[in-house]
Formats: sequence, C-alpha cells, structure tokens
Amino acid sequence: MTTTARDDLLAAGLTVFDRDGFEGATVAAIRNLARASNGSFFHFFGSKKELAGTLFLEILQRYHASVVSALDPGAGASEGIARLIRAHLDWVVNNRREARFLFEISRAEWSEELRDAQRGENSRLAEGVERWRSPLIARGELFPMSATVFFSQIVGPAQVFCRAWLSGRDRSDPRAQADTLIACAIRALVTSDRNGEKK
Amino acid sequence: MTTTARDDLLAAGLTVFDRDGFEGATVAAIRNLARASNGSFFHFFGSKKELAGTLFLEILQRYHASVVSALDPGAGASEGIARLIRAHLDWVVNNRREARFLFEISRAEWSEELRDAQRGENSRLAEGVERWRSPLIARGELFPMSATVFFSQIVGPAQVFCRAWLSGRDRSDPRAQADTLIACAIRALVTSDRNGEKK
DNA sequence: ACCTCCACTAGAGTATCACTCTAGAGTGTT
DNA sequence: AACACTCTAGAGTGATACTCTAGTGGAGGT
Repeated sequence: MTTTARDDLLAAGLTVFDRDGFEGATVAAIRNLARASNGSFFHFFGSKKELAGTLFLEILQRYHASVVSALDPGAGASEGIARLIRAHLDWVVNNRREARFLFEISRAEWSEELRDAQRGENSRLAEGVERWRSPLIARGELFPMSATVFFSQIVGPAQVFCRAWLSGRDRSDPRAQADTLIACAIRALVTSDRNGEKK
Repeated sequence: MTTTARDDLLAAGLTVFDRDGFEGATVAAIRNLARASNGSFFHFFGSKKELAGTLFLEILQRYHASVVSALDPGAGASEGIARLIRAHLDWVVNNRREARFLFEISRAEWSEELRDAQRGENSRLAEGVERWRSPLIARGELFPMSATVFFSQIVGPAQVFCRAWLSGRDRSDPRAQADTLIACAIRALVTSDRNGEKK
C-alpha cells in the first residue's frame, strides 16, 4: 500500500490538470508535485498524453464501477432508472475533479489503443446495465430500444446539466434537479401501463 | 465577398484543428494552409487559443441560428420537439467538422471573456426557445420545468449519441435513431392528455 | 561475499513551437 | 509630400515536451 512514484505521478497529474487544464499543465509541475525526476516521469509514461490517458481509464473504471454497483438486479424499471441517475449525479458531485477530467477533457486527439480500451470499458458497463434491462423489456415494462439510445436517455440530460456545475458557471447542486430528471427519464423509458408503480 | 486573410486563417484553423486536434495543430500549419505570414497570424489573433475561441463562437452562432430557425412559433409541443431534435441531428451530420469542433473540444481552459460570450449566445438561444415553449406550458401541453432542464432533455441524449459518430467509432447515420429519440423526448416532456396529437 | 540483472532515478541536452519584435509595404487622408 | 494606420514579413526568443547517457540500489543466483 506504499504509494509508488507511479501513483504519485498519476495523483499529481489529476491535481495539475484540474488546476491548469491539459494544455496549461507542464510536466515539470507534475514532476515537482510528485517529487519525481524527469527520468522517472518518462520511464513510467511515454508522454504527457499517455499519463492523461492512463488517468482517464482509471477514473472511467471507478465511475463505471460506481454506476453499476448502484444497480440492484432486482430493481424494477422506475426504481432502476432512478438509481442510475442518482448514482451518476452523486458520483459527479462527490468526485468533482475526476468528473471534470472525465467529461470536460477533449478525447478527440487520443491514441487508437486508448480508444479501444475506452470502448472495452464502455461495453463492460453496457453489459452490466443490459443484465438488468433486458428482462424488463421482455416483460414490457421498458420501451424497446438499443442500449446506446437507452443509456443516452439516462446520462445525456444529466451530463449537459452537470457541465454548468463542473465549469463553475452554476453553483447550485445538480442533485437539486434529480427528481425532475428522474421523472422525465421514467416517462421517456417506462411503458405507461405501470406508470408511477413506485411513485 | 473576397476572402480576407483573417477568414482564410479561420478556415485553415478549422481544417487543421479537425485533422490534428487543438494540441497537435501548429500555428505554422495553419499559416501555411492560409498562406499567411507569422506576423499576420498574430496581428489578427493574439494567440492560437484566441483563434480557436473566435472559431468556436462563430460556429456556435451558426449552430444556434440553425436550431432556432427550425422552430416554427406556431408549432405544437410534439411537433416543436421533433423539429428541434431533427435540426440538431441534421446540423451535426451536415457540418461534421464544425460539430466535432463544437462538441469534442475541451472548453475547460478558455478565457473568461469567451465564456461570457458563450453564455450570452446560450441565453439568446434559450430566449428563442422560450418564446415557443412558455405558451405551451401555460396551456398545459408541456410539463413545467426550468429551461435548462428542458433543453438538456432535447439535446443531451442526441449529443451523447452523436459522439460515437463524430469520433468515427460508429459509422451509422445518427439520424437513423431520430424517431426513437423524438418519441422518448415527447414522452418525457409532453403531458399525456394530448399524447400523440400529431402522430 | 560477489556478480549480474534490471527496474528505476537523475539531470543535462535538444528540437519544436507558440509567441515577440522590429521593420517595412500598401493605402488612404490631409 | 507628409502622416497615420492596417496589415505583412520573418528573424529571434523563451518555454517546454521529450531524449540520452549514466548512474543507483536491491533482489536473486552461485
């Protein structure tokens, strides 16, 4: 459990990226904060980008784990949707720096292998969600649609909404709107036969 | 209508940013593509960031204009929602490079005055949408909610969904899912009394 | 005890690039 | 002609991501 130089560099990277942005962050600043030499930095990470990529994947995993763990397999349609949305909002609020890094950084210019890894992570998450979702579609409680579209309905609005908070433009806690967001998502995704089944 | 050096630089910037990302783009590459000297570049734009910022605002305006113009003031609730979503998807597909620049670039580290300008643009858009929306809330056709949440419901899912396409990860036309996205948004936002009023 | 490896550290050196500076060309105004 | 102003030119500069060479220390074998 002793923190290695590698871990120190990752932690320092998160701090400096959060403070100065990816562009503004210098590897010197990260090195200094982690008390590591230049040689060490480039021994562990081939480039500044690679450190950012590693950090990204690590944070993505934690985020996904947190979302999936919120999903009780026995939960009904409305209940599950509420849990997913709350898990997302909670994670963002409780991990502000990490969320900023995940959602506000430009993924456009990243390496191919990182994209692959990201895709892998995404499908692992999708799999977890599908295990809960597909029986509910079969039972007719949820409207049928592709997993991508389903997930976009859950996360999309919350994400747009969190951006204002993450960027510091809006101070009010995003969770204040949780009920509205959940109500919308339930109407959008749950068949109305059983509407309001759990209030 | 003769293209000035300034316009050439902006156009070249878009091309190079799209090809190499913001980080990877060099001002030399932009200068060369625009056939402008170093002096010209820094005469018009104080920095690479400033060029990107100007480009961002210009594109944001065009995007907003395109969305607002799709909104017929007389349109009913469901009709208006469908138009908004289609306008968004159409614009993204027809302006791929611009959309990539708008939605995939990191806005996190931009100047304060640019953020202000962006906020201004956003509220101009919100105003346009509100003009159409508030009567519909008054008439009880739309659920009441803040403008931010409302817009997050329209744009959020589509945006998450378009990312896969913009990043080249998914080749299928995002508009293929337009009907599903619209159906979800209508269920989420339109009161069910008049559900399906316009098919 | 001694050797051998190898993961890791160290920091001087280099190439690239955003940006600055000074000079001047073109154009319009008085 | 003289001046003012916008724009062009490109050499120069400082910062910085990354490279290179030379270690150091500790674990494992003999």
